Amino acid sequence: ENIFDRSRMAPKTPIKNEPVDLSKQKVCTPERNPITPVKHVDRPQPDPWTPTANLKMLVSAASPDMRDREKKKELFRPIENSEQSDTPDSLQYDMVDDSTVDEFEKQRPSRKQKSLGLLCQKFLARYPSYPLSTEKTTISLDEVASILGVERRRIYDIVNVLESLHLVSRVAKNQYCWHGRHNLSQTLKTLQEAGEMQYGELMTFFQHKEQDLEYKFVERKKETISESQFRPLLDFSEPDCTSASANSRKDKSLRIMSQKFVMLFLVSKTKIVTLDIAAKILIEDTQDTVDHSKFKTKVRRLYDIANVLTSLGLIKKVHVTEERGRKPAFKWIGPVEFPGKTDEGCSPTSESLPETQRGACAPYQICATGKQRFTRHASFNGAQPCEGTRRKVSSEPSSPRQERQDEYCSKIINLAAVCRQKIEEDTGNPSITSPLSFLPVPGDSDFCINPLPQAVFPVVQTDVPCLPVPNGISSQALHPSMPATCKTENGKPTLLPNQHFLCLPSSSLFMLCGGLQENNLRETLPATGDVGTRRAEAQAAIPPAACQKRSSHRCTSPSAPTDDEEPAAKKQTVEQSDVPLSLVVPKKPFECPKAASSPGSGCTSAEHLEAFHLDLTSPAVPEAADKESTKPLDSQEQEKRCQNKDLDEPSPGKEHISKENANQPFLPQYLYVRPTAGLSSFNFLFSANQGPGAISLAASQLPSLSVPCVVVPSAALASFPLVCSPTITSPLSPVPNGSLAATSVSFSMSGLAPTAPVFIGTTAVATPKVSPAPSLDPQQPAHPALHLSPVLARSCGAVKLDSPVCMGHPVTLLKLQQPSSTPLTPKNIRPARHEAFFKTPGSLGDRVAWKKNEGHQTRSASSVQRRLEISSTSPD
DNA sequence: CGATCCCGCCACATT
DNA sequence: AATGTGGCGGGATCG
Repeated sequence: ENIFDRSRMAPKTPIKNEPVDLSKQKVCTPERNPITPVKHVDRPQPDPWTPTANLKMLVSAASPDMRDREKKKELFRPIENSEQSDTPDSLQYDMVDDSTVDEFEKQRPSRKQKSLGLLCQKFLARYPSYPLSTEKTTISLDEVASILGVERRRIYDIVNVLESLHLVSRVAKNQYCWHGRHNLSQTLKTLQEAGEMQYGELMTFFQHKEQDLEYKFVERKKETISESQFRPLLDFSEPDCTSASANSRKDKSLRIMSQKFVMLFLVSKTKIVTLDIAAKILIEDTQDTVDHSKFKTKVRRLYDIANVLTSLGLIKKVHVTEERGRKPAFKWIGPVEFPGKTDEGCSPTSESLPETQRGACAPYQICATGKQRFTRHASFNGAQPCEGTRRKVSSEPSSPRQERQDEYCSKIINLAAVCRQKIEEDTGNPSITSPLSFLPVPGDSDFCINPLPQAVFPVVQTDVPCLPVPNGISSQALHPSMPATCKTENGKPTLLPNQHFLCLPSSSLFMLCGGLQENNLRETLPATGDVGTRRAEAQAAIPPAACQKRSSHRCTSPSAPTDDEEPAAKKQTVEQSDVPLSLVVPKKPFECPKAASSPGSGCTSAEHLEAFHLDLTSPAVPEAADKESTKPLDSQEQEKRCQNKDLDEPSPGKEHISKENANQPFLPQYLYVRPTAGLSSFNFLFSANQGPGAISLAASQLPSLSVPCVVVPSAALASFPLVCSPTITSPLSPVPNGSLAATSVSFSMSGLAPTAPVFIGTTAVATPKVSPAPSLDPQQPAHPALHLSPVLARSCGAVKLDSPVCMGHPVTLLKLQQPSSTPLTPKNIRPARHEAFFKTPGSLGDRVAWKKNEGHQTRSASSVQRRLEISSTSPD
């Protein structure tokens, strides 16, 4: 229809035959616009019509089959093909005339002829892959649509994908600027980096083991989700400063999806990504059930994207045979290694872009129109200096970021769902599936998400330097000085109440912070109880109250708003809420690390924890939830948990785990300093949040722990994952072994046993089986998974891959042999802002148990929380 | 019959 | 209100 229209529009050549085929279309197109050299003029068309083009045309005309073949071929040789399509010149006329003859084409342009991939080729053919800097090419959607004989809608599909790779940028309404591939490598690099952070582990796992996919998937998904949140930031920001401008509305899923999809490839070792996996990873559905339709839709979109990417010569279709059968997949055939340019960020890009673009279209430059965007970018990005906003374009798209946030939330939820599904599917075990459980909530517990410590996730290895830390990190943390400050303050002051953690882009420093959020607290509530429980568990139960009190006293400072005293109650509540421990506590093993660990003070450990909590906790702690109010809840929860624990204890399996995860309020914060320059040989881990006092305490109790800063030889680290928790906690339930001793031991272990992963846990460090079995390789397929104790697990979560060091809070590591355990990977780096989002209680909790037990409540709460806070401001 | 994915409705965003 | 964008999924076509 379009074609006809066009012909009408540009009746130069009465096309008797409709331009049915692509080839024809091409031909026709030229005809119409033949005279209009506008495009040509503007666009430098690098490739002149190829001599073979005519031939091809003829061939195609000859038979549909041939055409198809040609088309297919074209896909692989986009450039050449494109040229054909592009060339609208007189030659084509001739061709057309000739071709006109082909009626068959008209008769029915096969579907293939209309395929997006082909269309994309045509589109690409119109523009030079590497336009001269001097020339700027502006793309008019309407024009292109008419030329190509398609609806504008289709052009959007193409342009959106191209935009995600920065091959084009939107300049104004209906206007895009063609950049070509000059920046492609940078973009890819950026995506790769972002992808590693987000999906690194997942992909790694996948590749390592296909067998375990299920679990892996789950984990990955989780991670993905968590990171997905970030992504947008990354993505948009990354691309260019401007990119931000683009998103609005629903975040433009196609663009984001495209980037994510590409990331998967870049992160994948095999460079092959199956559609279903990609879809699952990319789906962000809240509902588990929904999946089917959603999945279907996602796949459709992926096909759209894949078609464009195929036309770009970045991927090609392949099939992978798995146990389940043959699955469609795509293999990355684009560049794998990227030059270092990327670092530059916007500026480089702009540079790379020829002046031409700058003037008019450089996407990068554009960023500015919306302040919001700009801000956001900055904040999100971590500061990339965009040059700027050189110019606004009239219709430059602006978009509210909020949406994104929502999106993130939804994404998270979706991921959870996905994970759930996946798990269910794979495992067949529904229990685990609870969406919440999977959710990696950014907020509180999220990263730790231990969601399924029990079951599901295998160890996650993260390349990402940043571990997901529980909240609490403040932007300040960024600076090296931070640690000191934190310590000094010991309290919350430094930490932002809301912020969970902050991730710094800087290559050299990474801060991991865990903060408690007020919201979570509630969910976590049980924490108080838990805490108490723990202790109790540890030995007899100590009245929680007592413990709390103590903690409160000591920690008083932490609770900013409250006085030390007054708050006793509040504090407690807060603490409770904050303390993730509570959750953890449930488990017996858990028990009191302190007692064990710190002989002197049973409470000490507790104190430490509290301190953290306090620190983390923001003043904001819900007063409403006084002990009383809270307690009831807590008590209930506690009870549940206790029960669960009890129940669970016996069976380390998934079940027990679920609960614990939920929240961990207190999270130790760490500062990781990469061994960049002079420090190449060492890795430093600093606990940022601990207050001096805390530290001192720790020290007194545990020498090893006391050390605020850990220096690990990078080489050593490389071999094992290192997990450190600031506070020392009791050993996890799972590993009853010398908990206290274990911690210290484990620490030392690192040095001693090269192979064994070392964990230092704030809470008790359990080196469950693991320590004993050094052989594990975290990364290996075998997955020496680290399991976090359910309790701790949530709190910590770090696992690492690339980065030599992983920070974990109170994590217990278990080796996994069982798929059940879930690795927590806190890699995400999220902007402080997001905190609110993350605070989903649901996330905290147990994924597994969740559904069954409290799912409803929790969920509702979580949802609420999610929306609670979205801070508009950017930290930066 | 599953894999692909075209097509275009329609909601939301921007003018 | 008009127009630009683009999510989305029905259902056709391919293999």
